[in-house]
Amino acid sequence: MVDLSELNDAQREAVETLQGPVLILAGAGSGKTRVLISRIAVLIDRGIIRPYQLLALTFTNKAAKELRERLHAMIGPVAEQVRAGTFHSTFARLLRRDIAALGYRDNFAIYDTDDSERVIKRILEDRKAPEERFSPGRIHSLISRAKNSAEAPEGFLRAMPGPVAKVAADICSEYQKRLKSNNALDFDDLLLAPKQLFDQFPKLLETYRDQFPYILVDEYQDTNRAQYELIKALAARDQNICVVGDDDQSIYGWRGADLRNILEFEKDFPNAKVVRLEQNYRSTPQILDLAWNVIRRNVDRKEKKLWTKKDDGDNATVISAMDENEEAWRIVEEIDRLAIHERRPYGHFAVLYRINAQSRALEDTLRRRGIPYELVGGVRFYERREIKDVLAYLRILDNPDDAVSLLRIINVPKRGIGESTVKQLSDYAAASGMSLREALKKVDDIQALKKAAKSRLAAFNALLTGLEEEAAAAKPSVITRQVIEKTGIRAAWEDEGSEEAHTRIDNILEFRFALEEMEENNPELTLRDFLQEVTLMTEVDEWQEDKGHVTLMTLHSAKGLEFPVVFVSGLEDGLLPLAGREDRSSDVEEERRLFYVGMTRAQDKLYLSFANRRRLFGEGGVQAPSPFLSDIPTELIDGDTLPRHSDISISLGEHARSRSASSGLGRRKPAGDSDHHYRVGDRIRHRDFGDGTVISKSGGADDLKIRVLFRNAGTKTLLVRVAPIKKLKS
DNA sequence: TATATAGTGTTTTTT
DNA sequence: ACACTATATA
Repeated sequence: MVDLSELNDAQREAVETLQGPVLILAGAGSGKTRVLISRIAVLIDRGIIRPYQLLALTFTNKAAKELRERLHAMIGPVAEQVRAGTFHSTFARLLRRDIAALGYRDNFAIYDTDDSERVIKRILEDRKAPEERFSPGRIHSLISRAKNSAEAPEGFLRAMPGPVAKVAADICSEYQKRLKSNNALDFDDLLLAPKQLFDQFPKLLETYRDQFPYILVDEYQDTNRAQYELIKALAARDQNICVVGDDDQSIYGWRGADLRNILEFEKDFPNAKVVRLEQNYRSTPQILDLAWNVIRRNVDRKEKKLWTKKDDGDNATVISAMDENEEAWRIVEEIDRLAIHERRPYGHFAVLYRINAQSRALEDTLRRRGIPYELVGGVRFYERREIKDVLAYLRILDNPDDAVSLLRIINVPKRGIGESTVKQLSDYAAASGMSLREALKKVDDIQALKKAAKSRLAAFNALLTGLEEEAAAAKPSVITRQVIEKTGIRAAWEDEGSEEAHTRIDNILEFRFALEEMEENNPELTLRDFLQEVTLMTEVDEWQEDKGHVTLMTLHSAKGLEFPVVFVSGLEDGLLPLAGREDRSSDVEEERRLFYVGMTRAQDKLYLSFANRRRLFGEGGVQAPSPFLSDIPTELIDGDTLPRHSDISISLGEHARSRSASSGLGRRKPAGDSDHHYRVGDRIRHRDFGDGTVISKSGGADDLKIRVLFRNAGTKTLLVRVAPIKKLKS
């Protein structure tokens, strides 16, 4: 029997509702994971399902691992049979079996964001996109967004405003074509391809419905449309689907997470049982009260209010600093004070911020004080250049059609194969309809190549062929060793000899050791499995709780974690909420949720800090405190007084407003430029019309109009106050 | 083809 | 401020 006596009523209801669709609205700190594992345990214990019939989908490997481990602790080794995994790894595995029907081979490569952007970059180059240069990253994120929308991507993009979307629409079918000829899928395809399979082959869908009659989804508020469609397809027949989420913690909207999925779950599954978990086991009543006073301002949310049996704690403390250095100093001072007076280990503290750039002042201050800290985030291990180089060799061995990987390492380490040589090779490949790898085997036939180029390519070909032979028989770790040594990658870094080069060699070796360790745990590990795992892996596993160091991280990374003492820093208008750039709308409700997520990480003590002036992106802007702060009743906070908004405008005056309009921070809707200093002859840029020159002025003050001659859009009259324009430096 | 310089674009990032 | 990348130059 599974022991449910420690659960509260709502939790027990969530656990005991075993049939039909269930939506568990699990507030922050409400014991969500405990409910999940209890539910699985009951399902198995009562013989309703076999462990392997349950599919549990999470967003991170860490979450899947935690689920499996805690389940193991509760019900023993059968827990290992439960299919718990991330969306991407679960469906990647499915595709390895069944993707042939879509015209891919089972050795398909999985492209990460960087690989995808390389493909797009090449497309742009091939099209010789004229004057306007669009960043591959921008286009990729649009294409990704379109794919996640589960609509026809091209139509989706055509319907979007703005010139970048048009280009993205033009490019996306070519992008898809190239992925296919590389036998590669991007992250989004890992979700879309299964959906296509299910749509085209209903029998296959039935097989999977038989295999997984029970489905469970964690962090449901973060699912995008494509994920939602997949879940729906799988669950439609048996309706045994349990989703857990918190609409108040949805902070990935900018990546396509669709709040509708949770807000309209009851519409999609009409018989759904909704359970609210509102008892919080993490924070003091003061912290919950504060957080509630902020989040309740959101309109798009399901009504709920967290409560706790915990004893009263302290009010939150506001820290108002002159600039980011003073802010950091005051935070660190407070950490030190609590560490001494309350004997708190440094592991109790987390400092959270909106953007990674904010970490610098904090790091400097902590380092000067000699306080151990760990920075979470930044460049991921497997995305480092030297690691990706090694990976590219390994990938080309597993999937010879992977042109992105081949092009990446064709001259790494430097072997004298330059741009023009590569061009001739790829032209030949394109003309004769073969892959780059095949063309490389036929260098002798390529007339255009010079003798020297030919022999270098031939040498590279021989290198690859040697590795391929090795790869056919050897273990992944042995192949990797060969790659590191035989290609000269290691030797090249050693020749460079700099400190940085040493770090890179260390990373490469660490990479190899990690692989060897994986092999020890799983002697059957294939190169393909390894590559897949590495591509779909995150670094979160490496972050260790309570290791006696202060943790620094973004608000996004903090989701799902908890700390006794939390500092939410940088509470300034334009930073939190972060003002989007003029072409991208920022969603204030999502920013508010982000703040909410930050506050609800705190168990005992919460600090809210802001700087009146902050140097960011080279410019020092004067900022007003975050409007979110004025949502908080003053009786709930101690510490520095909060300037009222009227005080701010008096004390900072015009200066503040014009600064915030022209610096990156504080630029807010309406998109109009409040810096009205336009003169005839000034060059400006308009969001839709492009660049132009001011040819006359009329009206004044708030009514100022300018006539602008655009390079490509003729002459327009614009109301400066509202027009989406900005002044270009002359 | 490799290196110096100018130019640029800067959110968040589970996969 | 700073890091990354496209362009010019040897």
